[in-house]
Amino acid sequence: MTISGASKELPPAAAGDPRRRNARAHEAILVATSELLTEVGYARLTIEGVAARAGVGKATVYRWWRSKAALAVEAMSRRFDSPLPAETGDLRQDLLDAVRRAIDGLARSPEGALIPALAADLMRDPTLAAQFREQILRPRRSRVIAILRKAIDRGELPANVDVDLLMDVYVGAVLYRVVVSGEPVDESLAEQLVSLLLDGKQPVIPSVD
Amino acid sequence: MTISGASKELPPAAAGDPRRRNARAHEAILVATSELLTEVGYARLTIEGVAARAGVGKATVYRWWRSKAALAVEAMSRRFDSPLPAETGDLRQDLLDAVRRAIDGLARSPEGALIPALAADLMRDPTLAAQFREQILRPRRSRVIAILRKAIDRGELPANVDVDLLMDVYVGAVLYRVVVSGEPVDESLAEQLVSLLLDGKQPVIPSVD
DNA sequence: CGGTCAATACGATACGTATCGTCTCGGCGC
DNA sequence: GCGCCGAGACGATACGTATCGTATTGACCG
Repeated sequence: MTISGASKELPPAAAGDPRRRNARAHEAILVATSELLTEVGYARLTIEGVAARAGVGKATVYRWWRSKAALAVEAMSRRFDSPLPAETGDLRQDLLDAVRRAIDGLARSPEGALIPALAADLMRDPTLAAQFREQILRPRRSRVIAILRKAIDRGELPANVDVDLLMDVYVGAVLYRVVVSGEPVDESLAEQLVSLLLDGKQPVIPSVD
Repeated sequence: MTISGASKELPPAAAGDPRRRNARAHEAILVATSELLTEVGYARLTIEGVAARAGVGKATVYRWWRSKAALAVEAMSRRFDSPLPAETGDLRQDLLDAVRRAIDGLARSPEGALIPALAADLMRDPTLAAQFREQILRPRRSRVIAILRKAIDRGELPANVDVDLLMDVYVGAVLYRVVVSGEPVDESLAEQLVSLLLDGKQPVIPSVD
């Protein structure tokens, strides 16, 4: 195809990047996707709908994103930007805050409802799944990791705590309740989980006194 | 639920049920669904495909099942019948067994891959979601509940343990790793989770000695 | 400098396929 | 015969691809 000897080309987003030209359409597509995700959810999101809303041809969407999932991942990674955490320096308080954030993100916002459908598509596209974890999961997790590391430094947690698993436990419990068991997700859940993780106390049914 | 009115309806397959005649087609449809679920997964399962494989008209499928999700739920509820548990009477051993079963079901069998896509559909159909929990979730959970109750009777667990949450924790952690974080799900995970739940030990990275 | 031009991304839209859920058909078992 | 059956035609919708003519751009030339 490209024959001429001298051209600079593929390297991503350099000066002479093709994207310079696309900036407007590119942006409009991501905005439209983001809006439609909250309006109709992931399952009912269609490429045609995105193109129409963005005032763009379908082909333009397909030119840059392989699939609906790829589009959604990029659109979402913009929104999950940074609701900065509190970081009081008190492990219990900070962890409780992190659990509450997980609950808000998964159970209270419409984002949570997107996850199962998106996850289903991601399971078929390992590359995209990796991107999802990198761009969306990792930033959120790294904040909690920072909290836990400081607690380790203070000696409040063993040095070899498996921080990843620790997070998987509370996020998993919340996610499971939201998407599978349908049981309530509330403040007392947050407290139970923190208590389990920090004090080793088995969860008990809160008394009603 | 119980409707005092005249019509008997939802209750499954009574004597003078219209299903009498349909028995053959009915069965063929469920078998075809079950086979296709393992062959192509939930996302690529189509009603047309089911009808074709079952040697049945599409309308016959729609006559009895509102949606692909309803069909899948019923087909799955037959397979999850009963891989009877061991029940040694030793809490740690029995719980470990339960966690391993969860891992096998979610991470090792193809069933696990169905869950996100199915869950996404279930979130739009609360009635069906309830049926899913009743027919598929509850039987599996009730076995673990029995184990935990006996442990309570023996005094190995506090009387007011929140058994539901306890199960949510380990199932959630496993599910989260499988469908979201993509981290490994192995035997050491099972042990870590049991240790967290029974001993209150925070998860630590297994040393490599 | 400023004008020209090939390259190419653009919006639009037509295309063929797939699947949906509805709907009519004869046919045949009860 | 009544009514459920299998078959499949049907209008929708969305897919992903292909092809228009246009608009914008950066490189080159004058």
